[in-house]
Amino acid sequence: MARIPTTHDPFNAVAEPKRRAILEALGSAERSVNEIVELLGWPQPMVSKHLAVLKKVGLVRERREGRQRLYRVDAEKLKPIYDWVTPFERYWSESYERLDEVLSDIQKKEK
Amino acid sequence: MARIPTTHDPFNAVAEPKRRAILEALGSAERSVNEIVELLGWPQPMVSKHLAVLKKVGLVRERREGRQRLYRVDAEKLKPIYDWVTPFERYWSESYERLDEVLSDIQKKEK
DNA sequence: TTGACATATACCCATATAGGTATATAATTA
DNA sequence: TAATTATATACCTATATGGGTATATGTCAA
Repeated sequence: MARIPTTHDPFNAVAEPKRRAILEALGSAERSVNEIVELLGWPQPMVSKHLAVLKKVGLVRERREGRQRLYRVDAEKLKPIYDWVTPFERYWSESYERLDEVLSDIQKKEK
Repeated sequence: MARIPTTHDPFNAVAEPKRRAILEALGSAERSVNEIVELLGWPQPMVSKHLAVLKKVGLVRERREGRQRLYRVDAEKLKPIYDWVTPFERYWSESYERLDEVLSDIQKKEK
């Protein structure tokens, strides 16, 4: 068996940095393929192919207007990633480190 | 060119669900390979190989004790994922939806 | 030293890439 | 209808993968 297809889920789709760059370039805006091409400076087929992957996992929505195709982010499809990674946040967060400091301070005072 | 190696960064390492399962199984604990094997019920070589990937990107740390190798999560290596995905959270969060409600309420009252 | 245990690694294979280039499709305009 | 614009797709290739199985490595115990 090979690797999980990039179109299988958001985790795999977003593992490719160029696809993350596209999502960032879109932000909350709706943009045509050419706008993205100009923003990022990549060959047009490259942009189209990455958009196709993002579309297949639902990370972007496409709307046709004349000869243009307008894309926008469907951010909610990123929620599984957010939900998975968030529980780990407590291990590196500043408040967690502060908790350690507080605890060691208490121990010192108890001595 | 092919896909980015799984050992290249946390995004790619964690795109494989089995590796996420290992990180979840570890949690904040330190466990031997066999403990993970028993927890997940996978063949031992499979666990070792996935651990090798996680180790190479720094997502787990290995400590040798006798014939055992003890692994624990280095959660901070997940921070890039957290940092990347978090800005999108505002687009699906409840508070954002509430903002929409508030705005539409205001519009109704203005009529 | 020999055997048992814990873990890693070598090997094989089918598969889906990502990039590049050329071309097809679709919609508009002249 | 023909030319132009906007975008998608077909084709090629090198590459890393994940699973399975067998085996190597390393460590302890008898």
